[in-house]
Amino acid sequence: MLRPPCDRRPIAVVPGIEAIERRSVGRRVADIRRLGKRVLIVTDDAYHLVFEPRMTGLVLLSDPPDDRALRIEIRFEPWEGPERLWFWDRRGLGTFSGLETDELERRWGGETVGPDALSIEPADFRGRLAPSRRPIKVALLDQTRVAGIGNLYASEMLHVARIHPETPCDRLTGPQWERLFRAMRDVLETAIRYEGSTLADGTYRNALNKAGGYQNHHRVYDRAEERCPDCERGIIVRIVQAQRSTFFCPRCQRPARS
DNA sequence: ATTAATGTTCAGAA
DNA sequence: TTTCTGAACATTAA
Repeated sequence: MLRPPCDRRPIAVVPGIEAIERRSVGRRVADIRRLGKRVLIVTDDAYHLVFEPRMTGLVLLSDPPDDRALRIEIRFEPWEGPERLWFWDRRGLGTFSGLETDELERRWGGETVGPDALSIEPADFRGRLAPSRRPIKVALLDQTRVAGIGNLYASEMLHVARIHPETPCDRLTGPQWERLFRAMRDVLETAIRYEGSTLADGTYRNALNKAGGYQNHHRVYDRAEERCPDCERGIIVRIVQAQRSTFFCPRCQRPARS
């Protein structure tokens, strides 16, 4: 059972709530998967319910923060687990889709969602990013190249790897690619272990409506003017790349020499 | 009143 | 062809 109970302007639902209902009600959940930043529920007959949270969306198995931004509700027949799932989204930039396998492939196949950051091999990682002349920070956010890296984690991993965010991809050295690959895995795995970052506005929660803890381990993100935790001498700065904030330590993360 | 916010996607221009 | 900018989507809080 699905319904959008909130009175706000509705989020994008493809192909439409009734059609998704007709296609999925009564089916059994066979699998739950992640595709880059999207969460998928797969039914026993291979229908895909796709949640795309974007900036403020949450997929919840326990009570939502409030009722005002509830977008989708899915009720399960009684079983030993939770009785409902909600999609809650304050800003409403998120989307909800119901797609057959071939539609999923067409919509979010290899053209739009590259290999996942947590499963890609080092050589492939480098091979998919290195030819570009774009700044490495911007390229890391390109989901068609490598999927799953978000804005705050891009800044964090570049700081761990000691690479200047404006370095063109094609200027990175072999050792820098190795450091970046390791930093990517490390930052992402640690962030997952701490259940994500709940920033000052408190929006992000895990599926059980619990705040994450990785914000307490941010090295540079949202720490402009503060002292670098590594060198303890550089002052963290904020710049804007592709209309998104980037934070880095100009002392640890030197620009490429020409 | 203005600005910025863990994101995606498109149009149009360099 | 590649890369850039700006805008749009909608809401809230500093």
